[in-house]
Amino acid sequence: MDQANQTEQPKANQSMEANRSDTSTRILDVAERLFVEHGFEATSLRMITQQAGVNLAAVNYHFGSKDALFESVFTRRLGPLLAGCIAELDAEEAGGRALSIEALVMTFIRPALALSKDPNKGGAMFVRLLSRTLVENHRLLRETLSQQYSEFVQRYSRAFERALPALGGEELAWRMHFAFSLMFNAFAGNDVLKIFVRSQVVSARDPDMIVKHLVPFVVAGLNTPSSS
Amino acid sequence: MDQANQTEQPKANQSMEANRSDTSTRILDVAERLFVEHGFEATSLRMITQQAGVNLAAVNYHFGSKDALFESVFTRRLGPLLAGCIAELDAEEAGGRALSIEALVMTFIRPALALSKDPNKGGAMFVRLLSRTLVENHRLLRETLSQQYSEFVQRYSRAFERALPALGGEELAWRMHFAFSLMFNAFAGNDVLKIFVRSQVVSARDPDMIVKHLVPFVVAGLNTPSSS
DNA sequence: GTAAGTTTAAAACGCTTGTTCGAAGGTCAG
DNA sequence: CTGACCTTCGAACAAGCGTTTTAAACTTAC
Repeated sequence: MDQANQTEQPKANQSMEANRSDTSTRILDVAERLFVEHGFEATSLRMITQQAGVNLAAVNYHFGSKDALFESVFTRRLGPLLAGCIAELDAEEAGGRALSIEALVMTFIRPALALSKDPNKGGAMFVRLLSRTLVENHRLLRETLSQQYSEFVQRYSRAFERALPALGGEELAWRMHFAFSLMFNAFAGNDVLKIFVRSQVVSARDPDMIVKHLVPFVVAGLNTPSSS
Repeated sequence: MDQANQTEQPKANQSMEANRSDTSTRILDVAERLFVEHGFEATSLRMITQQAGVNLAAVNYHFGSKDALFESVFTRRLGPLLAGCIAELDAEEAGGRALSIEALVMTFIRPALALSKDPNKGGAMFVRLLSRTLVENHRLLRETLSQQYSEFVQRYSRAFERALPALGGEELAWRMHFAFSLMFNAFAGNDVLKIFVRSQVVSARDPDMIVKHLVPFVVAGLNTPSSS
């Protein structure tokens, strides 16, 4: 009745990104891109299946529903991303000493950067989808995924406490809020100003350039003396 | 055939925010809120007209189409907001000397803050709508409004150049990008972390609290030495 | 070979969508 | 009152939506 595939990831670059790789993966890849470009509601199953070169009924056969497909698009990448961040934290904290703010920021930057440089562009698409879904405050993120990935926030909350012991809990929460908000939006390529004037930031989609300018800004914001 | 109303703004607080004020305004107010809560595509005209207490056909009669309604929701508030920012810039630059970074940031913060404190909550709704639409990269913002409000970006680009003369053009563009991205998201209340753990930032919706913590962070990021 | 699991095809389901239409009501000038 | 104009109303429109169902073809393993 259902799929249970853990197949390899073959290179697919055919005309309509169809043909190669199995049906489920093709659906996931196309859905990931279309959800970013048009949003969840404005993306129809017929658009997805048509561009993926599969039958309309395939989505409901493999995933059950459009909502479940959306959740599958997320779980495919979010788990590994957050696990990568926690692994970075583990490695940096191995010595037992407190991390510098820059080192702490980099434990998030590195996995996010790796995802953004995914040669199949699927990773970069996902970062944009994540940012978009966060802003849209989707029920999927509030309900299903919030419990699943609370370890991520707990680990970073503790690490920030140790890295910035001079700050109170409330001030720290605000700064984490600002820092992650900025990093998510930067990797998603949400250029607020380019909408008003064209190509304000050249090569804004080069992930290495993002990091080069983003990290000093975030670190400076986090390190500034307490305002209270 | 069409409306041409420039009426006053009566206080409306009836059971379903209907009854008082004219039909167009009621539609705009409800649409503003529903577009924020559910997004453009997921908000149907029937939801809007029902909550506004008007007939379904009223939207197409007064605004022409759903797209035109969305544009009207925007133009009602965006123009005054950006004009307010430019007026602040004019006032601060009156002396002829270069502005401090903090003063420059405050020329944007003050009008945005005033909008967020709109007693009818419509202004706060609009800031969230603006942020959401920026992330969604809506065609309306790319096409219609981008030409209309280019003065805003030009004025701020020049002001930032004068306030941070040590920075190159590219680096400056990045910092403006980060600063505005952060400020837009902060006023929109897009708390990235609250989705993972509940109530991470208490009273996150108090505009004064946002400013108190946001301004030092942004100013520090903008003021940090060049990374190149 | 048989059998099970996948995929395609085509059609239809009930439902919601944005939009349109003509008639009815309201207001105000003449 | 009459006539003109603006506004509202209920009903309907075609189109698209997610989903389900039928059946036939294909692949793969035993």
